Amino acid sequence: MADLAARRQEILDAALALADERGLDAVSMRAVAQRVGVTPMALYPYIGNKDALLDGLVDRLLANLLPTLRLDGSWPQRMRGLCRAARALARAHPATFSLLWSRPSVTPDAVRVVDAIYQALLDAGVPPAEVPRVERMVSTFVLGFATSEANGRFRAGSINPRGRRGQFAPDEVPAHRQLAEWLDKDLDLDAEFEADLDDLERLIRAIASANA
Amino acid sequence: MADLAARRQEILDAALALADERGLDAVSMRAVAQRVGVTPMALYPYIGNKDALLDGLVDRLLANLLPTLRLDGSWPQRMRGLCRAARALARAHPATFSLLWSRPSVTPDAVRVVDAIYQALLDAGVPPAEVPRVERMVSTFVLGFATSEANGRFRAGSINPRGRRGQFAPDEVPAHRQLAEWLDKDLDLDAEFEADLDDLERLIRAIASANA
DNA sequence: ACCTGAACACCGTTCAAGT
DNA sequence: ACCTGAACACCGTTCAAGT
Repeated sequence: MADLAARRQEILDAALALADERGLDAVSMRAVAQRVGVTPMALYPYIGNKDALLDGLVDRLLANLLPTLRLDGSWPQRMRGLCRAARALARAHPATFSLLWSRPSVTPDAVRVVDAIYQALLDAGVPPAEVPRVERMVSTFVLGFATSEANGRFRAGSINPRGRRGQFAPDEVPAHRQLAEWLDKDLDLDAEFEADLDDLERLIRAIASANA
Repeated sequence: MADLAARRQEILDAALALADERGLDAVSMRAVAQRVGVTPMALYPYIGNKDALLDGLVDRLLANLLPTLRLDGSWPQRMRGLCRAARALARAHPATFSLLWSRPSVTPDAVRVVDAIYQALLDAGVPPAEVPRVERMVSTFVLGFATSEANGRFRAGSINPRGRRGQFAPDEVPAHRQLAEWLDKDLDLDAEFEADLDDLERLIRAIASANA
């Protein structure tokens, strides 16, 4: 039984490494099996099928988040630490991270992470009735930022901002024109993430004091 | 040349319908070709390859957003209208919508949508230097909410909230315990989305007045 | 100009068999 | 108990050929 769990971990580790190195499309039963040094069919007793393997990959990912949880410190420190850890996870495993949207994890580890956010929001003074909604708002945004960064969404069309505007007639995209000066600057996503966290914190304080 | 574009549209329409009906995995070159009534290889001159077909699908989706853009009304009306349209799009085409994370669109239509958000933020009084960041924040959140709802992420583990807490020792997830009363209520995602939009609007006003 | 058909190198998975 | 190997019904894509 311990061997079964160990073999399962070995398989998931191989799959995660494969996803990191060659993308999600390269994670085939055949390729994972070869990496483990076994025939494709030998994986099935341990992981069920391809679908369950991807679920397992998501759980493996979230397990990495748990050790970063801190119980000491102020609520903004704890919340920001968790948000930064999520972003770091997306950078470390960009291909696998996207699976979090389609394969939500309900493992004990995932619940513990959510609990940490709940606790931070309660400590911030958010009314209990609002906490679940605000948790979903915060985690949705952080997941979105991390996914966008990992997938290059934030750089869409900003590689050549002049080209982006160039294809339009004058005043067809007036706001782009008005913002030309700032759109030409290149992105500092570290700074942007911190600024976003500042805004989230500000919003949480506003929600807390509006209902105080 | 007009025929070529028309045939391309026909192919993308078939692919979108297939994704709606049977999911993204069912969108194979062979299945799309069969729906169009042609051999798989006949698609290639019009769409390039499978990868380009998925890019085309994203563009087809965003084209649906453009007609909903309104130039009249206050900035919150315009912004909320666009956010609600994005959410409606995700509900109409859940499988395809997820592609927006991995295949950012840079078509003229996409730029026009971003321009509408820029304009709303400028009208709100957000300092120009902050507008691009705040646009990314808003669109990341809305994209995230819509994707989460479409993929069932918000209902993860909330199907049976008692079971979710039941597997933990007392005080292992203290915040869940403290929030038990509110976690047992079922979700009203229409109301939640509107509450989130209220918060976004509040945040935008705060950013505007902080730099006024 | 537009489409077809055979072929190639891949998939996930079933089933019967080996040790 | 654990793994293999052949087989089946799928993929995307190349290439040569048809009309």
